[in-house]
Amino acid sequence: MASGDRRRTRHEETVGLILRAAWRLAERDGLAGLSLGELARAMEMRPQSLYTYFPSKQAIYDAMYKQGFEELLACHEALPAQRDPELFLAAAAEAFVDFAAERPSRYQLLFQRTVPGFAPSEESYAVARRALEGMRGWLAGAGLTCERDLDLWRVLLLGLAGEQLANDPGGRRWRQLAAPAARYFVTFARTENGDQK
Amino acid sequence: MASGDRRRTRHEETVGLILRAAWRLAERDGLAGLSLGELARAMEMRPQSLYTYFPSKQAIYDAMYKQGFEELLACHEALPAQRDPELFLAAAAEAFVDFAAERPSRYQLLFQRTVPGFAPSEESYAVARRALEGMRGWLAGAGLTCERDLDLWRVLLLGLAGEQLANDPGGRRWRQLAAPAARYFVTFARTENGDQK
DNA sequence: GTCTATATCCAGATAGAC
DNA sequence: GTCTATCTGGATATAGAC
Repeated sequence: MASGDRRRTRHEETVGLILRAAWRLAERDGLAGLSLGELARAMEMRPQSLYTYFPSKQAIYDAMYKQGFEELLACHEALPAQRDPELFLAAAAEAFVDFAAERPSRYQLLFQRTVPGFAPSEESYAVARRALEGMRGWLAGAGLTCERDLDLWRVLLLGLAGEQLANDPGGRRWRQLAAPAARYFVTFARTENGDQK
Repeated sequence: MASGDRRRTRHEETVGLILRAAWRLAERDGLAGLSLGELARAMEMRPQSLYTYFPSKQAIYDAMYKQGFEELLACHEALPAQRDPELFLAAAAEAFVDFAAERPSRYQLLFQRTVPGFAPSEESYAVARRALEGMRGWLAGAGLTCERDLDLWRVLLLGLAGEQLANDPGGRRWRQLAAPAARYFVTFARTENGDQK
C-alpha cells in the first residue's frame, strides 16, 4: 500500500538523520560521550522519542558500526583500478588513512574497542568481515596469500591511521608514510615467503 | 618532623592504592567507564573521600597516564643489552606488545585518545616524551636517525599492539609478528635512506 | 509517532561536623 | 582524613495519553 510505503520511507529517513546527528555529536563530544539527550536535542525531539527508532543506545552504536563498514566498503569500491598491485596497495593504504582522518570517531568505533560494553551484532559484524575479505583479495592479487601477510597489512593500516589521528590530527605526517609503508610491506612479505618456500 | 613524614608517607601510600584499584576497575569496566563511586567502594571509602587525594576525576586519569609511562620507561630499562641493534629492536617490539597486552586499558590511555575530555598535564606529558626519546636513541643505535624512521617504527608498535588487543586478546597472533617486522623494518629503513643519499 | 510524566539510578563535586 | 548530608545535573529507559 502506498501509505504504508510512505510511512516506512519516512521512518527510514529519520533513522538516517539520527545516525548523521549521532556521528556529528560523537565527533564533538567523543564516541563514548554520546548522550541520548543531546542526540534528541539535535533532532528537535524528546529523548524518549528516539526509542521509536532504536530500542537502546547500544542499537544506535550497532547501526553506526554497520554504517561505518558500509562506508568503508564503498570507499574500497571507489579505488581506481591499477595494473600494478603494489601501486594499488599504496593507494589503498592512503585511502584508509584518509577514511580514518575524515571521521576519527568512526575509526574508533570500527577498529578500536573503546566504548564500554559495546559489541557489534552478528549482522553488523558480517559487514566488517566483508571489508576484510576485500583486503584479502587485494593481497592475493599481489601474490600474497598467507594469513601472516594479511595480519601485517592490518598492522600497517591500523598503525598509520592511529598515529595520524592521535599525534597529527588534521595533518599529513603519517598519511604520507602510507605509500612507502605499503611498498615496504610487499617487499617484506615476498622476501619472507620466499625464505619459507 | 617524624609525625609529618609519617603522615605524608601514609598519604602517598593511599594514592598508590587508589591508582592500583583504578587500573583494576578500568580493566573490568572499560577505561571511560571508570566511576568514582566504584573506585571508592573498592577502597572501602565514601566517594567524597577520594577528593582528599585527587582534586578531580581528570586528575586521577592524569596520574594514571603518568604512572603508565613511568612503567613503560621501567620496561625499557629492563630490556637486556644486545650487541646487535636489530636483535635489540626485535626484543623491544615484543616487549611493547607484551606491555599493551598485559593491561589493555593502559595502552588505551597512553596511546589512543578515547577518554572524552582527557588531556595529559604538561608534567605527565613530559614523561611520555622521555619514553619517545628513548626509542629515538635505539634507532640511532641502529643507524636510523631521520624522523621518518621513528614515525614508521611507531606505526609498527601501535599497529601490532592494537591488533593484538582488538582481535586476539590473550593470544600471540600479532605478538609473534613483532620480531620479524622489526628486523625487516631496519632493513627497509636502511635501504630507503641509502636511496635518498 | 510524539508527547508528558515518571522511574530509577548514577555521575562528579562541595560544605561542614567530628 | 573521613564522615554525613547535600547539590546539581545527568543518564537510559518505560508507561500511557493524545
